[in-house]
Amino acid sequence: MTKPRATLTELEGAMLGVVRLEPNCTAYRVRQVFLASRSTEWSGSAGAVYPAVNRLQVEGLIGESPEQDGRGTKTYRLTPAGLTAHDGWLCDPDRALGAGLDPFRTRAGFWFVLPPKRLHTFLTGLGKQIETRRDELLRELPSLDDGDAAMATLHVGLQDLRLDWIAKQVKKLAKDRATRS
Amino acid sequence: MTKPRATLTELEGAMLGVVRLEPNCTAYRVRQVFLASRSTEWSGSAGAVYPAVNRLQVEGLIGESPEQDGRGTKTYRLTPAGLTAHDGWLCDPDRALGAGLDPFRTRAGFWFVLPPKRLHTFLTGLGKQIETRRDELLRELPSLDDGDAAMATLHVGLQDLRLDWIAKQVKKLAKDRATRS
DNA sequence: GTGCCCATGTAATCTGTTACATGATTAG
DNA sequence: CTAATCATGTAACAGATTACATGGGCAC
Repeated sequence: MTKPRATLTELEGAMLGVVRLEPNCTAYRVRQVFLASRSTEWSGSAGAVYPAVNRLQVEGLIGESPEQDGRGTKTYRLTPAGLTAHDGWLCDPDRALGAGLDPFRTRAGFWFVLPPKRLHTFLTGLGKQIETRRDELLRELPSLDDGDAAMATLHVGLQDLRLDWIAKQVKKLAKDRATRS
Repeated sequence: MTKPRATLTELEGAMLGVVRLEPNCTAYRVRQVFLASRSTEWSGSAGAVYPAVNRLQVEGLIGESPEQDGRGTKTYRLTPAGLTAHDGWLCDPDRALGAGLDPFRTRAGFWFVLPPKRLHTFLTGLGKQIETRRDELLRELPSLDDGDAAMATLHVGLQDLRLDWIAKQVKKLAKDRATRS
């Protein structure tokens, strides 16, 4: 147990959350959760998870539960320090307020460099795909539990936001074309 | 000029976009744009930008413009290959569709582990801060040009989405408290 | 001439990715 | 027995961060 860091990374915070929700779970189990998560924020790669678990243990935020089965399987739970750290991560307004990284938003700042016709075609096609995804999400929403449902709701909202934005841009493109002629 | 890669990173795409919008700009200028951007997606750190510029040049996506001033200042513009690559990056539906990394959304999946009272306090406080930011953004929106305005609009929409979500959660928390008593 | 901005870069470090390697347990 | 899944890890590599180092030009 070395000195605790000031802040957890997003991955570490999420990992602590998984262990918190499912005490005595293995590192492997944490991986599965990320692997299965439809939001592809992290790949849950072994090369990220195992080193992170070791970091968190060295820093005293998680601890090994007494061994259950005969083989080397290690299961973890949050230590009191880990609980405090995770609460801090959850309730850090500066982090929570951040806009994050949105590939749609990033591109939106540059799309207008494209020729209007091409942009129109692309955006309408993209809109169709977004609708499809949105409906998929909406369909699986009822089967999700608290946490996943909360995230999925925000996910759907994001897709709606993008759809609205696209509709507005497409309308503007149409108007510009009318004006030009 | 080595063989071109299949895909550009988000940072590289954004950098190509900056150079595309402002031909014959310096690497330093690209840094300033990221440094000044209110969305803190990238820090525009020297250790990221200069190596990326070199990568893009080696791969033939940007080229040095003939030197203008006497000193070593290098300015860049997109090559035809760079233009094609950037168009591909802009119009890649798989990338554009991604949910990205949203610290709010990540936390939303875990917030419900907190005691209801603490969660209520935190969410209402967070809501206030989001409103403040939203209004700031809204105020500077009219002064922005095309690309920045497009991004800022999405930014505002994201804050609105979060506010709605928070309002819904807070209402549910109040109802739960009423039910429990 | 002093301090500030323009401009370019490197080094150490951190964290993530893919791909590989290994072995135990269980279901058919 | 054998294939899949559980389980743990490492190695090579990629990309970003901070901090440092350097130097030219310009305003006061």
